[in-house]
Amino acid sequence: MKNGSEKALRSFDRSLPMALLRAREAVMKKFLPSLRANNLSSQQWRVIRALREKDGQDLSELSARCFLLMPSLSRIVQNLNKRGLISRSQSMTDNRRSLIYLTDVGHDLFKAIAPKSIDRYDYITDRFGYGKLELLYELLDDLVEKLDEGAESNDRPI
Amino acid sequence: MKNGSEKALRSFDRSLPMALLRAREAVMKKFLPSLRANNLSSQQWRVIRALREKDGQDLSELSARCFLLMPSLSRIVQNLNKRGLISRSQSMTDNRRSLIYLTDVGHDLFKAIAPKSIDRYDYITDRFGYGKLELLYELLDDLVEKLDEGAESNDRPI
DNA sequence: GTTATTTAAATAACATGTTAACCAAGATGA
DNA sequence: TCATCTTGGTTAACATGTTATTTAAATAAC
Repeated sequence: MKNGSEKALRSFDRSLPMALLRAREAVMKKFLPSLRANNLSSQQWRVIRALREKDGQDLSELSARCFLLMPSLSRIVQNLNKRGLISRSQSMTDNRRSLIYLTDVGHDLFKAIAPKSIDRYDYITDRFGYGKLELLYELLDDLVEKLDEGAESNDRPI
Repeated sequence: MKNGSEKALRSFDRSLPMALLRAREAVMKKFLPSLRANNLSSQQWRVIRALREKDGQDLSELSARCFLLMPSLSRIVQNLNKRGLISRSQSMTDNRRSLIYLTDVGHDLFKAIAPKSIDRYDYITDRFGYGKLELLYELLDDLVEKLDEGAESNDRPI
């Protein structure tokens, strides 16, 4: 039992951000080769998955769903477009927006990779345990909720 | 109760990597402004913290501790060196290695920022709860351990 | 209806992530 | 000793993260 009037920093390689980073790394590790084999980054894969779930999203929508900032997403979309995996068309109600669609090639690529992703989940569930995995999800969601809710009224400069 | 002979992918914005990413984002959010106010990135801060705990590490050591790949670390060290926050000197037993030290300026910067980092932990502990935070740490460590241990004998090409 | 404000998206500029190629200093082996 | 291999670190090249700036279209204010 450490009780601290001294208040030192937790050893930094055991800090929460590092723990989350390492966990993410470990989770991705087995899956990344499948992506690289198809010349996809994890971010590009996120965009494709998002479009699979809902075709014809605009960039702002994709940005929120994929947790990518607009400048990154803008480049990613240009890249995927050039490669023929997605197509874009102007919104008819708002000329600023462009809507993104998964092409047939994009769909095929998704179908080729998705099984590997499912395998990864099975593997993780198997090694880690279903119950603990669900508990982890809950804790992570709860953490985000608590922190966000506490920050709501903070960053508003009048 | 979802029982699946169909095996679909978990909605991607609820995937484990995304959950971990979002959690990390939420955790860092309150702290990043303190870093930016001192013109530090989170990675640069990691290096400084690592050196505070053990001065005179070589790059390989720092790379492992800070979870940074060598190319990134190489640039970061050059940057911090140019800014006078760290210094480097040749190892006397191995001319390939350079040892990194925190300068006085670097120490001062650490002392200026560290309290903010401690505040952040207090804040998180307060909002989320001490018990849940410890549980989360345990789960994350356990997850990494289970996945790494399962991958040990895998990526060895003879 | 014209100006001012907001918004969607792109671009700029610089730091980092990532893989591959490179270089020089140590270690190995004949 | 010499050639070879390994290792610590750098550089190259390209994708992404991140903040600030910019453009054009939409909306609001008047």
